[in-house]
Amino acid sequence: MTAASDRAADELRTRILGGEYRPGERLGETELAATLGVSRTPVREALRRLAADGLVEITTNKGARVVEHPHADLDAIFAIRAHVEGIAARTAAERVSDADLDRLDEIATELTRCSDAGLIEEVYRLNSQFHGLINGLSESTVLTSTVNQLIHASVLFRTLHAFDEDARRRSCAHHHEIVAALRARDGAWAEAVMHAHLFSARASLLGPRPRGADEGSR
Amino acid sequence: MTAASDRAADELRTRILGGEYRPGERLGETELAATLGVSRTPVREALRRLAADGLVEITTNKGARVVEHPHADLDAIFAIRAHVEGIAARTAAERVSDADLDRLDEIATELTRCSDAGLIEEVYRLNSQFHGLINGLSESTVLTSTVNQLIHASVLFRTLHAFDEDARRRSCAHHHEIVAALRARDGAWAEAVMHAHLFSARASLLGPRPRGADEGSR
DNA sequence: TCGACGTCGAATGTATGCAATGCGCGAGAA
DNA sequence: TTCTCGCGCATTGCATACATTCGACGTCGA
Repeated sequence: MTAASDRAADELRTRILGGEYRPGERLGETELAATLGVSRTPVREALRRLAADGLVEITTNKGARVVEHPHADLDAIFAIRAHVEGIAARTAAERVSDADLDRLDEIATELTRCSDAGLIEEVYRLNSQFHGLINGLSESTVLTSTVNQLIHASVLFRTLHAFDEDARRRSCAHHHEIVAALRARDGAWAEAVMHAHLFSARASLLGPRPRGADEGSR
Repeated sequence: MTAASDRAADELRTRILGGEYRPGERLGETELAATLGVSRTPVREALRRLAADGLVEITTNKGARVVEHPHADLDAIFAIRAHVEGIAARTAAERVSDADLDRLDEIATELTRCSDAGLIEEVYRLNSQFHGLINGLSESTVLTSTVNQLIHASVLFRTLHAFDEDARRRSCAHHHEIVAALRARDGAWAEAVMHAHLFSARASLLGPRPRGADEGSR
């Protein structure tokens, strides 16, 4: 939002996703304010925003804690992400501008480079940008915030670290292919690749699918 | 969140949904604070929350405005809801207890009664309970919170008011059929009805689908 | 010794004061 | 007359002070 509030939110997000604050850990407003060098007000705003993104849980008069996912199933998260981001990709194909395409191309290329170099943090950042850009094209506040929530939830499990070499290369290839599909203004293609992209990621993280796990869901 | 903040958020939500504040209208913090009888702080929090729900748009140093074209979202929202709640219904079929079933039956019956009597507010409440109960059975925090957000977002545009007589009856019938499917422990059936339930609602609200609108999404 | 109640402390929620940014209006020049 | 520059006002963002609530510790009683 504003300088202080934004910085606080970004900083906290980074720390939570980076594992600096562990799931279930208490986040005191006063303490955070001191740490971040701002007053409690922007800290509060930042915490509310992170709560909206599903990163922390706020209980009245009890404060904020890093969200715990005791029975969060990555399985469902990726199924939903595939569906939602697939829709986003499809609609994006109709609205994407040439400038957007060039930007996406840049990101995909840079992403491949960083991925090859093993720069995990950079990969995470660029990956967020890539998906965020596409999701943003849908121009739907609800949709983008939904996806953000899901993405954060999955990132909390440090998904990217678990990728093996094949999956890593596939992921990079998918990004480029998505750009190609968008450049061709081919919504169905873009959606299909996005599905593959996320199902591939899920498979890498969770191993083989149990029989009939997705039965009836597509 | 807290008393004042909650009251402010609820009040603003009601007013926006009720059309008291028109799309694009500016919402000044000071003015709202005076109107609601609280200070600016809880008003600010309420506005941020509504922004997270997609009801208002906040621009830094420029304030909050009621969102302009919410209906653009409804299409995507219902598509996602159908998918996610379909999954929830399917998994619920495996886990639902007899007590849950009886409770769902009660709600569905009461829902039909209130719907026939035209008690819109009650219908809202019971409908939320019904879907919430089913979604809760999935025991996935991420899933339920995602859906809650979407439900929230779709409720807001006074969706139910727009239902015609046929659609209203179909909706009631769907609820009962979902209970029947769950009682039969038939996940595929439950999922299918839930899809129909939400697609029917969407159709009632948005009219005929444009050609190929859902192409490739199932 | 165990349990319950009361008080104290810390942290959140709310209100208000101060600073900074954006916007509109008006005056002056071309 | 119109465009531009600049100043003043209003509103938002941040900081701080006050109120309220929750939890913990200690004491008293059974």
